[in-house]
Amino acid sequence: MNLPTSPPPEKTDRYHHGDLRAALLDAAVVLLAERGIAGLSLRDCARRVGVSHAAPYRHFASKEALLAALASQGFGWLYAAGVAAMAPHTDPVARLDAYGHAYVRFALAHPHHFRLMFASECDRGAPAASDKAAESAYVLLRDAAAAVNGGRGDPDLAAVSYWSRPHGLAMLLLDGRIAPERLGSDQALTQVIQAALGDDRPAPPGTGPDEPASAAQSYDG
Amino acid sequence: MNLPTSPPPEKTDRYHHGDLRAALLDAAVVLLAERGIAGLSLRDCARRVGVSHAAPYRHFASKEALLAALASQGFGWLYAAGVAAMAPHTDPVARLDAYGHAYVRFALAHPHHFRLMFASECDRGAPAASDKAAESAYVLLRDAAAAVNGGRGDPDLAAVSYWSRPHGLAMLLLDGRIAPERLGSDQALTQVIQAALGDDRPAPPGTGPDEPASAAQSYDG
DNA sequence: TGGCGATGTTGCGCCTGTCAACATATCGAT
DNA sequence: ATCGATATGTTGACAGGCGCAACATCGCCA
Repeated sequence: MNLPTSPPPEKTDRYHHGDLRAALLDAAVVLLAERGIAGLSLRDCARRVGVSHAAPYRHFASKEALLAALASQGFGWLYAAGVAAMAPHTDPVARLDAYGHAYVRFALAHPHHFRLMFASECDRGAPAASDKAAESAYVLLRDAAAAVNGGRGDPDLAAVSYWSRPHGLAMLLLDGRIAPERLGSDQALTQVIQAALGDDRPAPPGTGPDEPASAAQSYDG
Repeated sequence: MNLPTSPPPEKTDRYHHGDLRAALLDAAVVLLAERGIAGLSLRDCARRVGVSHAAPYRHFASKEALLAALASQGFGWLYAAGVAAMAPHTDPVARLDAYGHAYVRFALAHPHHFRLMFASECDRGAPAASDKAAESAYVLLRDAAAAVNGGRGDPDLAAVSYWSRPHGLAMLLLDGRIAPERLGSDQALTQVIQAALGDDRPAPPGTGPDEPASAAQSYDG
């Protein structure tokens, strides 16, 4: 899931960088992780890559454009993660569940990317600034959701309906609403996701699966 | 739900403004709506209020502090909306549902506030920077969620589990994932919320409540 | 070889956040 | 009422960022 986007040979000491665009994106990821989105500047990216402050403008029209590219990169990763997670399953419900788990894990693994991906201004009505990678990730989800519904009903509504839970869960976990210890170990994380993504209407006592909370407490950290 | 925070008498032409803090918050809301969060500057707020560029620093330690205050204000409104929505109901499930609907409506009514409220950097582990209003809103939800569970299980986990759906739905609606026409009329919005917040695991054919998607198609816009 | 477009550099104007020093209004104690 | 203390607002300055324009250098292709 972690593809740092710098495949070509690293050649330095040259007037032309070789693949400045990718290098800038990589630098942006690092700086994003270090200082957060507010502390990220184009000039810092340039400095980190060892290039002049105006060089980025040959590859990105503006700072916002670089952020958008970063978000797009994130959508690409998310798409890949979703495909990989769903691949082993054939049952529509299982596939959707797998997507949901992968979704939350992706958000926790790439928090800054995730925030960026959904930090678009709410002004524009168009979904996610018509980014291609974003659209792919969305279509993947929508199809999976529609499949569960047997193709009946509005796909967009189904997508939003299914998507809202993992999306909200991811957001809330990122906001620190669950003690970090619970998200540390892979096992513990799985249990939290399962508990939060499972039925939220408590089944009549005794009929449901394991009690989420008590089950989550029984892991060995 | 719409309390613009400027109750005291408006007196201008004076060296001292009277209630600059509230005025700055109001201005920030307007600018936020006009130019989005990226285009908001402290100096613009000051200009709009008709005050010098450094005046805000007598009331807010930094730009970030003003944003935080704005978020806190939003949490206050959300809390009020939640209380008002739940008041008419006594059944725990109905109360939680009412909260969910109010939550989504709040997000659509105050999109910039809502974004701000959950745009905290993911660095700090503490929930929402230990804001008091945020905590109140959270406790309100957690208690409601715990009540549905009959007080058993981990309240935090229950809260996150219940919260994720309306939260995710709000985020996705703000991102334009549903055609705006569907959110225009109050009736249509209610149906979308209901459809998205209802059961997402399609019960075995025939056993569940109304088919969410098809039900949503039968509205008259 | 020579020219052209892509890429990178330097320098600049404007804006912003933030601080320090100063000015003015408000309020409490005398 | 007066006078200082405190809160509030102003001016001016500095560092730093964004983005443009003019210039430099490289790679490519006729």
